[in-house]
Amino acid sequence: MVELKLQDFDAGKIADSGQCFRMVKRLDGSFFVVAAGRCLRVRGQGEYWRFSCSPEEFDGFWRHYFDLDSDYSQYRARCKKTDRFLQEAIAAGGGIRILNQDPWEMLICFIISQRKSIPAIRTAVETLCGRFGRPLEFEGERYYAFPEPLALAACSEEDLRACGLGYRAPYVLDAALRATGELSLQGLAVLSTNDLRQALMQISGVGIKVAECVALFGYHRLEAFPIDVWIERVVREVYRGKFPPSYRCCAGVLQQYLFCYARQQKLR
DNA sequence: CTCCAGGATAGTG
DNA sequence: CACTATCATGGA
Repeated sequence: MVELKLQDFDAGKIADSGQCFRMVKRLDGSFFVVAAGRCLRVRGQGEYWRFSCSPEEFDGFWRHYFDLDSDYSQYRARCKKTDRFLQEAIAAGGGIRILNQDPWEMLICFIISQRKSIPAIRTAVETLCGRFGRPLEFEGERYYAFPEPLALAACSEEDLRACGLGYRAPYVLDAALRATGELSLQGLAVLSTNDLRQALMQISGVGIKVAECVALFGYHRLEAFPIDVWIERVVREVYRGKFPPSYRCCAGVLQQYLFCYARQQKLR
């Protein structure tokens, strides 16, 4: 067990932020997450949080996963004082962090994400994990890791369709075959963000938006700025069609604030 | 029942 | 270039 006083950390907002699909709120108010073959329970309120792992595991993995060594007040300071909507979004979204997630998991999750609602993405991902992921045990219960590239590469297109992937099944299969072949997703980490975008977009089913999400959530490229239907609505309805001001090297952080606030406001 | 979802793609003008 | 029809399926 690890107990900490944290600023700019809110598990509930992170779980609902659309950047991770395997962090869920339990009936008892705690949050449960599976990442990199590990399970964790998080509980807390305000600035006080408890993590159900050893101090060694916390410092060795979860601290970085939750990006706890970054100072989010510095990111917020990049917001222009005149940008009233973004200031409201920041006020509403305080506690959101850009998680350091696995590039492979992000690639598959965001290929699946196209034309799916966030609840539907969660369902498809959990089905995929339950069928092809390594079983894990935590607090006496069985869970499943995200499937390894080899496990999905061994699937047929029909196996994947049966997980609710629909027309995205061949995309996921192509990504798995590449990741088990010439393409090293870990190796892409040395590329510039522009080269990373281009490399990701070589994979079928990966366009500019999915590439931006993978760059932001899988490679922690904070300059990435995914433009989805919600950001398009913000640009159209709030910024009158003109793109919001450049946010300098932490655009992705502010994008998350805008995304979550637009959804919360049910902007149309 | 209908409508839409953290889009990408191949095709057309 | 820009624009568009189409893709499969679950959730609201």
